Amino acid sequence: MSAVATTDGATTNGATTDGRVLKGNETRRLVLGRAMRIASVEGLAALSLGRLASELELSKSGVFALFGSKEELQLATVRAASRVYHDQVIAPALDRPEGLARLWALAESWLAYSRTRVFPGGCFFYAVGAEFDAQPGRVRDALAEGSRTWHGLIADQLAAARAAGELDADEDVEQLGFEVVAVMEYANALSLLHDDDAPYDRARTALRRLLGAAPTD
Amino acid sequence: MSAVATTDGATTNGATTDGRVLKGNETRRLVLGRAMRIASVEGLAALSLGRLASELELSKSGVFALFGSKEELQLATVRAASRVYHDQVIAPALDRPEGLARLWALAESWLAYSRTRVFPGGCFFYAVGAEFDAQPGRVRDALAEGSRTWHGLIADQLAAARAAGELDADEDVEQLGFEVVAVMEYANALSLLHDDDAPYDRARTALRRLLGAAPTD
DNA sequence: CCTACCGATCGGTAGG
DNA sequence: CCTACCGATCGGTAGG
Repeated sequence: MSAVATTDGATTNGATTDGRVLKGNETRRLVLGRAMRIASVEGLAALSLGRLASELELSKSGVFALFGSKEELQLATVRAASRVYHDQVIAPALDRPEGLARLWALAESWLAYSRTRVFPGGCFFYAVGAEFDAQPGRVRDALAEGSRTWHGLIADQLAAARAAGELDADEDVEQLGFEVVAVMEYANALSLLHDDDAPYDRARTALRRLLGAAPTD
Repeated sequence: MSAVATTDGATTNGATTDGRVLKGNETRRLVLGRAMRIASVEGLAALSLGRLASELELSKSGVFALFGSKEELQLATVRAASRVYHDQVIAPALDRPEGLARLWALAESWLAYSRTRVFPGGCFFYAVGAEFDAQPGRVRDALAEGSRTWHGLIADQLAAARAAGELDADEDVEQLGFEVVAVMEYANALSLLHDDDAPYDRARTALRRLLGAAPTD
């Protein structure tokens, strides 16, 4: 049975392989979902193969086989969180026109992503960025790249807004982008530390000062 | 001999005790110094009795005896960092008059404290706050209290500035304090993640926009 | 994915 | 009866 040749061995192998790959992909998603939530609260260092295995009723060696090393598990967790971030924060804003409209949409979806605790520890990248910002390596490199991408997206909207006359012509969009992200990140931090939603209103007030009033529609 | 009574048994006991207590206090300071540096880079969870002991060439049980438990070691590390923060950031500003002068002094000493890496992982409270903000317990409680104290100090200076006419009478000092701290914290974060001092200039530029130009003296 | 292990290290405690 | 340790070891868990 195991050695039967068919005209579409690829399909047979594919079926077997597919079954395993699908199972593996499901398990992988299961593990990464738990890993993202743990890391947002306790940090990527708190991920351990044994803990994930026992919490998900898998074998430790099975979890290990999916990722190959602890660092690969951490990197896969960062990539999985990047996908969540894209889906929750970035994608919903992309149907708004470039400029202040899209920037406000990004800000509101970011604040909702933090406030509604898409991750139980708040923004995944705030938590994990603070953990790894002084620890050189592939995890920090991945986080730094994500930071550049996010800043670039913000600055692009500010540049489009300036080109459209929504901001003063002499506005420094990099400086403005720094301040925009700073108040959002700090709202996340204070909200978590003091278990309080008020900082999100502080962030919104600061954004209005920086950008002008939010679009009414 | 062992039961000889003296007229100053207290002094004899005191001398012995003093010698041991001084030794213990020195060891304690040594351990806490290393613990603060480790925690600023890797987090309080990375502190272990065995690691501190081996790095400092002490016995693990000796380190344990100084603190009694890992949580007490973490709390003692937070208190030690609070003293460093007070000495490095707060105390140097207290000889300036209340209001914008003292606020600018606090901001400049804070930026220097972060930029010069008084702790190798940048601001201790940024790193450890992000680690524990979603982990209820005594460590988070201590960090939340420190956050309230720091915000209160900032808001007091802004209120004094407003009372002295240095700020508009209708300025919301809590809101302004939120924005002041946000840009400083984010400068720390970006500087560490991208190994770059430019974010400190971004923070200073933002502070000038929030507060007006820095005093020239 | 499994059981069965390894070298090491974890927080914490024993008697001296 | 105290402190500040020591060498050794407790029950468990880490990554692999």
